[in-house]
Amino acid sequence: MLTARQMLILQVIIDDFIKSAQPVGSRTISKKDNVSYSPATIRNVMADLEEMGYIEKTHSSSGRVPSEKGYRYYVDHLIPFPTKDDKINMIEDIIKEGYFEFEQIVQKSAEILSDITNYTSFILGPAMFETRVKQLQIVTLSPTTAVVILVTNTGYVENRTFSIPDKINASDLEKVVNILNDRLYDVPLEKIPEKLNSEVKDLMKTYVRDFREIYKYLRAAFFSEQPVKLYISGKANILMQPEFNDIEKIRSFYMMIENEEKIAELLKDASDGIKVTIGNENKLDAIKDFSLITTSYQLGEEQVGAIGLLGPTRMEYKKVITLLHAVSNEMSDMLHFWFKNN
Amino acid sequence: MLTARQMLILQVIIDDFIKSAQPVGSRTISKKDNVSYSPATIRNVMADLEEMGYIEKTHSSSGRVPSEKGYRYYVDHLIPFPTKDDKINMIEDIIKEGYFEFEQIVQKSAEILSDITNYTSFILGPAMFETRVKQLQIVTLSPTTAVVILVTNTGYVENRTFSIPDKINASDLEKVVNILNDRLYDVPLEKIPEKLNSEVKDLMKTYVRDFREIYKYLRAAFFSEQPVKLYISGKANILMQPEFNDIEKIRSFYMMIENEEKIAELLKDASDGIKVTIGNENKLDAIKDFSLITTSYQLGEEQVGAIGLLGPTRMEYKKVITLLHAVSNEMSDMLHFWFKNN
DNA sequence: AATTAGCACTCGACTAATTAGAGTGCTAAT
DNA sequence: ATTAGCACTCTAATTAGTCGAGTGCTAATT
Repeated sequence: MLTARQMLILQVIIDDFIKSAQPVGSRTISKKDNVSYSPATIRNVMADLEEMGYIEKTHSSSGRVPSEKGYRYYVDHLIPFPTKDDKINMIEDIIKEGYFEFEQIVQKSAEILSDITNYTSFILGPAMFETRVKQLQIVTLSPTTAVVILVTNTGYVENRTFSIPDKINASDLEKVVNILNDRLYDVPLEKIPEKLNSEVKDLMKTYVRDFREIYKYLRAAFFSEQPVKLYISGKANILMQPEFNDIEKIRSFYMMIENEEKIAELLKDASDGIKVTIGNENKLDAIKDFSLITTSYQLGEEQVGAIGLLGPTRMEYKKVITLLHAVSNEMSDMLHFWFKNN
Repeated sequence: MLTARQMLILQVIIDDFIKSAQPVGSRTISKKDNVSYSPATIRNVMADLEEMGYIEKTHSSSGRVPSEKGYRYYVDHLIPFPTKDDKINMIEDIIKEGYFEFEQIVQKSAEILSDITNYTSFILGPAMFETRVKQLQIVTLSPTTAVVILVTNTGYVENRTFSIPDKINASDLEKVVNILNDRLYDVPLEKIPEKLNSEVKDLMKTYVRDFREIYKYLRAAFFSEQPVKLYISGKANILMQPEFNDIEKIRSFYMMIENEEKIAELLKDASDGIKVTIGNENKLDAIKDFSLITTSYQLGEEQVGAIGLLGPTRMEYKKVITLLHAVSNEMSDMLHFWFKNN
């Protein structure tokens, strides 16, 4: 347990270091308005804090730098918990600008987040667990190509172009569409492969000549694409941080960013409320020098997506946490509003 | 005019520098198999080349480095012109992997280009001057929302979610769809706004109650999105180049890359055949340290898109030019094949 | 006349050596 | 319990010194 004085000093150190990225010395701390101790006293406190592992020296006669344990304490005890109804009306503003579609709104949100914070932002989803097939259609483009279009109740449109197998003719295609619409209507997206494999396959066997080819394409179309999208913004922001003065770090950062699956995985761990993972707390090696702050947004009770901000461990936690909290609320509200009539 | 010997030496210098990124000295050159002069002779030739501006010294006693004029000469006179029918079957391979859609093929092509070359690749388009509306559809998702889907003869599917205005009912929507399909079928994409403004507007006025609202949404849907897309790949490759050891350079590079419009503009200057712009020949300040190689691809006689590769001025021109030439041909062929049945 | 060997010279890259300054820990005074 | 004072430590910046790759020029060689 830390004394009030230790907490104060720790807070001042971290606040200062977040701003300056420079080791903080006793004199600097002593000069702050809310600190009324001499450098010597502060040095004693700092020695204690160091012994407990909250701060570190970069070398034997340097000022102190927060350790990961220090940041953890800071995040857990030294910053105010975001209040329920913080709003920044970000999404409202986006909609006012004339963006009505999920995809665009999410994209814009990511951009704004990264602009405000100067970190890299991720938004995952929304993954619609409630997503069901609304309509299926095949539009032929030419004698040899066609596109199959799937519309869900959430307004998500998936499409895939394919070559029409030689032995299939227009009436066959029509039959296929009819079978699909009949059997897949209102089926949740994740159940499609299963349905395809059982009922649909059997029906096609009965009614469509040479069903194998077309069945193969359908499978490919519905299996391959994973409908949850990841939006990344502010990839270049990290370059502004003074700790990124090392080419090797930059390289590994960009390598990591290009690997969208890994990032999606990180975000899938997000849960209701703000979650802060600092440095080595991160599972992924490539971001062990970073802090990741995530939260989720819901539709009703169900979590459907996640938001994340990645920055240096020396992150503006206070600002970012408040912000993410607000945005998460706004995303949830938007979704709720969107679906309230369904 | 350069003598044969000067050309040889210049070529050797550039070839070596492209590989090593290090200033080339007379001894190094002298050791090459195809060079049979002593270092002293080569030094004389180099002095001449320097006087003529083809090579430079980094300091008074360093080896030589190609100047932009040197690269220009190299590109114009010292590398073989790509032969007509170079093929690498890149796109064929992509299609064999099961990608049939334009968008995917183009995306993949960009990825492969950047993988092979280790530079950053851009592909613009295809801008379908020949793109026509194949089918339009409105699917209602709920009493208050619907999605409008547009399919083109190229397999491009565009969709937009919108809220249904209060006063519009299902039968109105049906009428709208009918009018749209009737009037817009086979209309080139770029003519849609015009058509909407004239015929469609009038018809809607006549047949649909309260057409204004819905007309507004339609306009927004079809105006907003610009259908020419830019695909970028290999953004991190540039970090592998030894000349990018300077954070400032990296920063300005990434700033530039994020500005897609500027890049699209650069690519729009591409023309039939390979075009190489070296260093300061580039209009855009941010890439005055780079070389950009562009080419276009056609559908019939018409240029519909462009391909570009951005790398250091010390680029593997020979390899890249051959490659781009081949890919451009393949893209054109693919488009041609695609449309021959339409 | 063209080529090459020889040599003095230049300059960057690297390695010590030196110094200044910020910051510490400890002791003794308040 | 707090603080002033001071010796000590370590980095960052500067300077000096050395090495070697490479040049330009001159004179010898082919």
